[in-house]
Amino acid sequence: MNLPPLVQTFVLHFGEMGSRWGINRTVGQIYALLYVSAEPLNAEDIVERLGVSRSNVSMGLKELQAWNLVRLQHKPGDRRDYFTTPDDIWQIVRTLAEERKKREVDPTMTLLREVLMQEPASVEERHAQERMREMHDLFELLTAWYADMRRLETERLVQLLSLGSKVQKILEMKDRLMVLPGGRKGARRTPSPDSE
Amino acid sequence: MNLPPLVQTFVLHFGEMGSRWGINRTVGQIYALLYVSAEPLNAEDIVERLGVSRSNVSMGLKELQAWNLVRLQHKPGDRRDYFTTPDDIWQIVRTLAEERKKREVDPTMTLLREVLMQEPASVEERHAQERMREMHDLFELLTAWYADMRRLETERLVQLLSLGSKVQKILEMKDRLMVLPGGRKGARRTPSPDSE
DNA sequence: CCGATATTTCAGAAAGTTCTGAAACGTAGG
DNA sequence: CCTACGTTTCAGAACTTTCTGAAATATCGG
Repeated sequence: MNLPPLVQTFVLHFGEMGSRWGINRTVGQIYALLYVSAEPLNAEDIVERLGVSRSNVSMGLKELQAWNLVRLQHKPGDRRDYFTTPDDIWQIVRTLAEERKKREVDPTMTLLREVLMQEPASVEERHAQERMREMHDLFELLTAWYADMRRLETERLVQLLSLGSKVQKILEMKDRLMVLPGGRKGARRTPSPDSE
Repeated sequence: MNLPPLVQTFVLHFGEMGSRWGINRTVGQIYALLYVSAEPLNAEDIVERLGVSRSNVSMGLKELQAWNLVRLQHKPGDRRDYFTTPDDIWQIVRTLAEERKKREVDPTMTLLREVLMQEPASVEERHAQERMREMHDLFELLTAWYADMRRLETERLVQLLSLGSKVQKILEMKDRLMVLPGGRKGARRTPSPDSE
């Protein structure tokens, strides 16, 4: 491996993290390397820097393309493929979220819906379905929230995340400020401010 | 495998999903089975239902315990260990988030902090550090948000997630409703709801 | 302390994945 | 339509993970 020490540390760490996760080590390393590189790299550059085989790099890049995580570029007068990650790290986060949803959440939701359609044939199955329904509803809530967040511009999203649970306070304030006909609006959903 | 069809579908699916993820197939299956079971199960029950070896179940249960994902129970006059998942699915989500943070996010943050302390020895390293700083700041924002969410009671959390980006609208409304001395408060960034 | 029952550990077998070098393939420019 | 250069594919080697049966360990009631 032929990298500045600081970069090497980073690359090795993401190789390990990749394994812990569904991604293989080389793929993690390639991505980490592209992420910190100032310039687009071609396959041969990656081979030299990581010290893995050409074919391994080829497969890794293919996988990263399948995940939409790298951009392919060309330089004038050079027909090699050059790769980069998006400049905007939020774009990377968005892509990751989107792809994971597609691969993990969506199929699970499909399965849950199918199974919930069926008639339980026993008291056991009845209980199992009940539990699956809870899971289904949870996933539905989370995906709806995600769909909502995804639409926001990054600046807004950051703003909202920074607020965190302070939003609660604002909701309470809103309820207090809004004097509504019949009064006591929001008594159910936004109960009185309590301790913290 | 000796399960009602509906349960079997579910268990097999989570076995697969587990593999896609860092968790091995058997562990995923055990958890899915415990999740949908009305009664606590002991190791032998699991062996019968999943058709895997006793030792495999033992290891799987150990791993689930290390993740804090199962509760151990005893029945009077029976010294076998019985296992369940929490009744409240949100508790499961919380545990998962907590453990993944501990195993994946925290070590990454530690590494990033260390690497960012070092003096860049070249222009390459300087750029790499810049990128790592972006990643560090992103993780910091997300973990702060998570720390905030974690403190909320489930009811509140659900409420907040259900609102989604509608919160934005409420923030705007708040800004409009609050006529403050000196006016134009909140024009820049939607400041925190101070004063209580 | 013993026997019965339950759980854990562990070495090796089985299964799965990652990685490589070699060969096949694709294409731009002459 | 050839050559040079670059990319992809693929069969098997290397490595890693998962799983099993057998043995070791733990614990309860008598």
